[in-house]
Formats: sequence, structure tokens, C-alpha cells
Amino acid sequence: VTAGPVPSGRITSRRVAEISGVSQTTVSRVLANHPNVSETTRARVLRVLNETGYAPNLAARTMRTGSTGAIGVVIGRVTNPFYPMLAEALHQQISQSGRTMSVWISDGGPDDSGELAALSAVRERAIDGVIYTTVTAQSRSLRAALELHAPVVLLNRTLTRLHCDRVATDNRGGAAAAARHLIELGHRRIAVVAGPRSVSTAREREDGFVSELAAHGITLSPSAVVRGDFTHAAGRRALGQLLTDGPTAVFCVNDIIAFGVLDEARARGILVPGTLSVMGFDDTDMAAWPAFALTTVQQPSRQMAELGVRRLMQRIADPSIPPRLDRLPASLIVRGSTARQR
Amino acid sequence: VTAGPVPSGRITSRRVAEISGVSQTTVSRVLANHPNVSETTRARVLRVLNETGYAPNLAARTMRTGSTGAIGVVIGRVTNPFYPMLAEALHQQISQSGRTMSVWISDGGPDDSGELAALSAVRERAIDGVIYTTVTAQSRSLRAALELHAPVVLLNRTLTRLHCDRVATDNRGGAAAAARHLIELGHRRIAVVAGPRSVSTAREREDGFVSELAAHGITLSPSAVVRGDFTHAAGRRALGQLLTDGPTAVFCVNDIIAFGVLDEARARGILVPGTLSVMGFDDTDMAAWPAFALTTVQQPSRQMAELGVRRLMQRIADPSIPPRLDRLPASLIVRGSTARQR
DNA sequence: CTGAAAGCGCTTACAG
DNA sequence: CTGAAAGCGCTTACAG
Repeated sequence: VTAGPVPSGRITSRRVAEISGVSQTTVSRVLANHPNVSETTRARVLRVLNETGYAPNLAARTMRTGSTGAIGVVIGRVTNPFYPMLAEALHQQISQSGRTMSVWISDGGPDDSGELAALSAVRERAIDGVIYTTVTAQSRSLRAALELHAPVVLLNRTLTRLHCDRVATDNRGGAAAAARHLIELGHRRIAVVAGPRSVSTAREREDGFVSELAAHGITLSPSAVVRGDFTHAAGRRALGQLLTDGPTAVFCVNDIIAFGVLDEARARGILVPGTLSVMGFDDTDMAAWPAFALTTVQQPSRQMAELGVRRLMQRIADPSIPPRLDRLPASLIVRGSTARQR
Repeated sequence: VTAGPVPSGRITSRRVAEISGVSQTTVSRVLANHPNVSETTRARVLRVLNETGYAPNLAARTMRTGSTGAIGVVIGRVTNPFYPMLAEALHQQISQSGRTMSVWISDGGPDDSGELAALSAVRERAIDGVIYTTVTAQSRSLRAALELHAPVVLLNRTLTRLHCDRVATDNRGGAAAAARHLIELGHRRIAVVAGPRSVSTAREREDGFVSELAAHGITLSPSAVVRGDFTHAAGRRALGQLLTDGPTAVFCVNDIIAFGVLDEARARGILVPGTLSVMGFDDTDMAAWPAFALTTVQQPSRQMAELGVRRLMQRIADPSIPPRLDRLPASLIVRGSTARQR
């Protein structure tokens, strides 16, 4: 009887043991820095380890320990530059903790293939846990993941009343600050370019902005709120629709939409901020470029990433701790795209 | 003697076998769609599989088959939007083939931590192979990976005289097309914003552009070539330095640099394309926005991703095939940032 | 301080 | 058509 799987090709700890003249157990002990190894033995094994360029087989280790060292990240499409930024911040945190990052790109639809694939990976124990950044109210696989008690953290976009760790920006507070900024500049005819109500970030920013206006006695006509997706093209289209109302300021629920609005204004010869003030939300790199000089609300993406990864590690270490919701503060960044209303 | 590793918590094929009243071997056969299973047995096992929500343990499968189903991707920083674009294209290809994508972010330095971590992952057999997109002449870990005969593909940036699969854009050809475009528009005082000579893409584009100018009898003074990194800030700085020469056109070795040049021109009140024509290379999404309307050279990033992943699969399937170099054609995209020299 | 042995959860050659 | 068994390469409790 000879069951013959594919040989590794690479050197194993057993081979290192043979060469060193010790047991495989001892090699494992040296690798784990176990104290109970004599100095001479340790030195001998370390030399062989170095000479052979031994690297432990992760699958074997995973099989024994149950931990893969990989973290899944479900991230939004690159058409919104906020996601690459967030992905890079997450990568830095995950790498720093000595783990690997597996990525799935997702739009956050009801049966999104990225979310499904990530769920599959948790179920197959290919990853230790997942950070979802683009869930929507329709996400079906998220519910499945939670039923399996998979280690999950919702970052950026969240869902209410879910027994699950969540890390998000204080979107309402940030949007309220944006509203106060425009009010202080004397704007009264204000428009909003919003997103789908099923997306928490868009909804919270829209509501936070509208509430703050209301608190200052400003109500928006229904035609002053245009809803689209998170793209440059949607921003361009939205401005076209809003112009009939003749607003003096437009608040966009994220930067990429604001860039679209700015570009449409540019194409139509509308002066920003002279004739129209424009605001965004995110503070992506481009917002600071002279082409846009966008007044916006900064999301603390590094802190979000740091806290999100930390929460996931805690969840993996102890599945019984009660889920937490963290809201990180957003800050107003004033640039050249907003000005006093004359 | 009871050696007690961490229990999986999730259901195993052995447990499915118990419930179904068959051997674990039979469960494996059903999972593998093996023909030698009676229909009644298959139906019974499938029902239990469904009811229990069984998912195979990847580490165990990897241990047996030697394949992880994961592909590593080493990608550049998000400060250059070309990389998120390329990463998304690679993700699509990798997902489509039913595999997982592990990501490392790298600057491509001599001992870059991202490259090192990716090399580690291949050595530990955590991934089946790696696609490097940011190697430089200094990359040390790449040489180590090749010595180990790890399945490696160089995508985008390559190195010459390396026994290794490479997929890249025809950078020289694309840059030559850019040169002809400017010449046809009547430009003679032309400047170049180049990158480090150790980076193949930057070097090939610079050389291709300069050679084509030379072929048309135009030689550049040394001060007409400014070298920087691939950032918006470097583009802004470069234009400041180039202005003393009074060029009528600037070719930038990538889009992000060109955006910096355009923004510096905007900040200084220099009219584009009236006073200055500007060209880039990549054709990132933003290049088409009214804010930039950048004439540029399009990289075939989807085809690059498709071919890169295919080459890696072939390499994994058969390590003995001779390495190939694929050059994909680049195409000129004319927009509003270039005009006839008056 | 050191080693023999169990076992993580699969796949697959072999026997019936 | 079905099952018992080997073995992938580790970690770790147990014995000495």
C-alpha cells in the first residue's frame, strides 16, 4: 500500500532533523524557540536550518494550530479612490501584525460574488476572519457569515441592529460640520448629491447634513436632493439636474461625486467657488490637488484600519466578547471649493 | 497519550460520513464527483452535505494536493492610481479562475518588505505563485525567488536578461507614438519628466520617446529631462524646473506625474494646451476627466492581467517550459491637453 | 534535555 | 460500488 501525494519539493523539518542528527521534535522546538533545548543542539540545528533555507509548511502548521495567519478584506471598486486608500491602510496594519491579506472586490449587492467568495474562504478556513467594508442592507452573505459565528468586522459601511463588531466614521457628525460650514458662509439655497439609502455611509451623511440644516431652519425641497451611485459620472449628471433649482452650494456624500460635480461645473463654465460652492466627504489624496482644492470632511482611514484589524484580532482570540461599535471622529478640511455667499 | 490540537468547530467529512452511514472515503468521492458512487449513496450524502453546511478544510486539502489555490500579487502604492486599476484587473482574473488573491504593497526597493513577505509566502507554500508588478533592478528578493524556482511572473515592470516569465506593455513603442504626436503638432522644444533608470517602465518610455525624437532630428538638452518619482508632487516640482528652458510640450512617463504637471501649470496660470502641451502614459480613469483631459498612451491593463495570470498558471502547471516575454501594444489616446504649436 | 507518537482533515491507491 | 489505510508536515502532551 503506497498512497502517494505530491512531494513538497521543498525541505521539511524531518529532513532538517536527519541532517542535524536530532529528532524532528527537536527541530520543532528550535523553531518555536522552546527553552528546553541545549545550546549545542540549538546551534547545530540553527546552522542546518540556515544552510538548507528551511521554511515551515503553512498548511501543516494550520492543520495543527487551526490558524492560517490570513485576514480577508472585502473592499470596494477602484472607481472610488477612497477604497484603495483604505485597502492600503488595512494592508499596512495586517502586514505589521505578521499576517497575510486576502482581497475580494465587492460592490455590496445582494449576492455579490466578492462577498460570497470571502464567505467561502472563512468556511473553508482559508482565512482567520474577514473585514467587510462595503456591506449594504441587501448583503445576504453577511448574514450567513454571522450565523456561522465567523469572525467578522464591519468597517466603513455598517448595518444597524446587527450582533457584530463595527468600526465606522462619525458620518452624521462630519456631515453636520459640513452643513455648519456652508451656513456660516451664508449659503441658504443648498443641494445634496446623495447615494443609495441602503448604504450606511451615504444615508448617515445625508441625514446628518439635512438634520443640521433643519436645526438652523433650512429645509430642502425634494428636488434639491439627487441620488446616484458613487462615481464621477453620477456627480456630473447630478449637477445637471440640480441647476434648475439654482443652488449656491452643493454637498456631495463623497469626494468622487464631488469631483464629478466640479468637473461638470468646469465643463459648463460655472465658477467654483464664485458661483457655486462644492463640498465632498472622505479627503482622498486628489482633494488637495489644485485641480479640485476640495473642501471636504476627512475620514480617519488609518485609525479605522488600525481599530478594525484590532477588533478582528480580539474577536478571533475570544469569540465570546460582546460586539462593539466604534465611531471615529471626522474633521472638516477647508480648501478652495467653498466661499462666502455674496 | 492524547495529543490535542485545537478542534475545528466546523463539521468534517468524517462527521458527514457518520451521519450518512458511509465511509469517509465515500464522502470524499461524492465531493470530488467521482463516477464510482451509486446514485442512492450519492443522494444520501449530498443531502447530509447540504443540511450540515459542510465546507472542506483548505489546509487539509492543501496538505494532500500541494496546491493552495492562492495567488500572490505584489502591487505598487495607491499614490499611483495605475496600480489600483491593475490590481482590480488581476483580482477579476484570479477570482474568475476560482482562486484567491493575496496582496502585498511594495515600492520595489532593494529590500522591500512587501516583496520579502511575498517571497516568504511562496517559501512557506502559503501561495502557489507570485505576480510581481513593481520590481526594480535592485530587487533582491526576486533573485532569491528565482533561485528557489518559485512560480513567478513579472508584470508591468520587468528586468532584462532574467530567466523568468514577463508580461509588459510595449513601453518604447507607446512612447514613440507620443513623440510622433507632439512632432506632428509642430512641437520642437520638448521636455521629459522621467523616472528612475532602475525602473523598466520609466526607462523604456524615456528611451523610446528620446529615440523617436532623435529619429526626427530633435535632440534634448540635458536640462530638458527632469527625473523624479511617480507622484503628483514630483510632477509639480518638475514643471517648475523645466520652465527656464521654455518648452512648448512636456511628455511625462506616467499619468500621475502628468496630473502634477497640469496642476502646477494651473497654479501658475500657464494655459494648457494653449501655451503648453502635456502628455502622460497609462490612461488612468482620471485622464478622461474634464479637469485634466489628458492626452496619454493607454496601457492594456486588462489584457496584461489576463495574460499574466495565464502565464503564471502555465508556469505552475509545468515548471519546465521555457520562460516567455510578452509585449502588449499601447495605443495613443488624444484628448485636450495637447494642441498644435503656433 | 530529548524522542516517539498522536493527530489535525483531507485524497487516493489498493483490496475486496 | 465501497471501505480501510497511508500519509501530506507540522505541534505538542507524554515518557524517559
